[in-house]
Amino acid sequence: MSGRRPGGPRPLPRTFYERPTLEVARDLLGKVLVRRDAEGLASGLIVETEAYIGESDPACHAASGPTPRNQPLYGAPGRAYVYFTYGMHYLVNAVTERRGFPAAVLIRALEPIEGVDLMRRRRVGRGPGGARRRGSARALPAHHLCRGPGNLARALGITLAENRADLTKRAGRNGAGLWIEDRGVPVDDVVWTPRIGIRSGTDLAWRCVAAGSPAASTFSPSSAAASRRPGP
DNA sequence: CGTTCGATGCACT
DNA sequence: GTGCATCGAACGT
Repeated sequence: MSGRRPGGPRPLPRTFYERPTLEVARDLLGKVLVRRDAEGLASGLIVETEAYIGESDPACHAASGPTPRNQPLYGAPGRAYVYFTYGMHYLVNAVTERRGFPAAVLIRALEPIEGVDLMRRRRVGRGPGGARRRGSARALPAHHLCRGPGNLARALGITLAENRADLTKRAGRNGAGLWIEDRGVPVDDVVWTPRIGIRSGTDLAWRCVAAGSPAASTFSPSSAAASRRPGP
């Protein structure tokens, strides 16, 4: 038996990310996104991802070529691309493929594992820009805490400070960090659908969901093509 | 159930 | 000035 090593599993290696983005999007399901900072440790099982691939993908942030904001997309695979949108949400991607080719996997939902109370605390109170949140004070069920890319970033305390974070390295004993581990959780059943919340590129089925996960974003498969394989 | 719409800041044209 | 890889409250059915 391969017992738990002290300190837990190793982060996924760089080579995991240096592959076609659709494969990485599929294989990230069942892996564990781990966040450590001064407030503590929080983690969750990845159950929903989306692929954004190259300048020819109209929904990719690199569709108009390199800019200061999208620079991490052109950088090293295995690093985070975090950006701010809609004036209030941070979204987390894992950069894929190879240096110079802009591609990434957006992490859209987690099933919380560790730090549920910490996530719950972060989901109430004030928004990223200090805005008052209108949500009710009732405790959210665990599977709602990291449902949606903006929500999971908030629950994990991820901001622009985590942009370009190396996902292949654990945090130091006391330091902050963001990484992805393999804890051996199998995800056998996945469904590919069109990506959510974009205006173009909706013909591509590049969203990958662990079938039946209660944490995946609400989505009606009847209104769009859902299949066992990615593609246009 | 369903759809609409405001919040809110910043990158880019 | 425009539009966003969002969220959830508010309203209609």
